[in-house]
Amino acid sequence: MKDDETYRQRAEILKALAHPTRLWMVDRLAQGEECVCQFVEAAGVDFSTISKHLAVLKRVGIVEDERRGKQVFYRLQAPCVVGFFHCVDAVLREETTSECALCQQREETNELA
Amino acid sequence: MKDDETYRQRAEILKALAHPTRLWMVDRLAQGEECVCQFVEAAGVDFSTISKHLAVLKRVGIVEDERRGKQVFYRLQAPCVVGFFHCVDAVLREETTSECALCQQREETNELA
DNA sequence: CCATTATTTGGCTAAATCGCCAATAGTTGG
DNA sequence: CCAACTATTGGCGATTTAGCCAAATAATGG
Repeated sequence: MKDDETYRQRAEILKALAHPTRLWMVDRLAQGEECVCQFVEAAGVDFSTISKHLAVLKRVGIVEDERRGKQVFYRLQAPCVVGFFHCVDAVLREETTSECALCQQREETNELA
Repeated sequence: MKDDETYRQRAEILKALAHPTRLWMVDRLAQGEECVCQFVEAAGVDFSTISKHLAVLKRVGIVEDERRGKQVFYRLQAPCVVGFFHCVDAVLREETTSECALCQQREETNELA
């Protein structure tokens, strides 16, 4: 089942998250919606760059957008992705079994996939 | 804090996971260690391809390897990453708030980053 | 040690990604 | 409708990634 469609789809979502700027944007959106121009100002990069990053996140369903007047506001459609970071950071700190909430949860349910 | 080192490191880990073959390998390793040749046989791709994918996972600390005789065995060093899949699948199914264990957990702790 | 098996590494080309610039499109206010 | 503001899209060069092949490295058994 190596070329299972499921793995391809999961990879799409992880790939969409796997960029520093996009992770930064997700982090900000965890505290509430924000419009494109706010990201541009805070990041100091080109408008088109931010817009494309947001399009990547939108394409896989992590964020959704809403136009209000001239501005387009983005918010998290899948806020659970923020929970990833706990586990990612656990990997970074090499706390790979004890302190990661995900690990604990997994051991409880013993559900592997 | 757009160019924060933390975001760069998190992105490295997610990027390492963001490939169908590597996700498939992590899934297999969740059930126990496996040697390179087992992956090669099951995946039907080149030995060097599998080896390089495993190197990517090893580089960021998701797996570790151990040579035993002629073979090199890999096992999960950060088994918590398997927990990601629950959440990724929740995004895929658009069950973005209610059924994702991560979301529930997050709402409980109210810890966002 | 020599042949065999198991794995990694280097090299190559094709494809994808990134970030900028320029051009285009949607919205609002005069 | 035109000018201004906000955002998206297209396109370009530079960098990265993927997967194959061939060559190099590691371990074992004659």
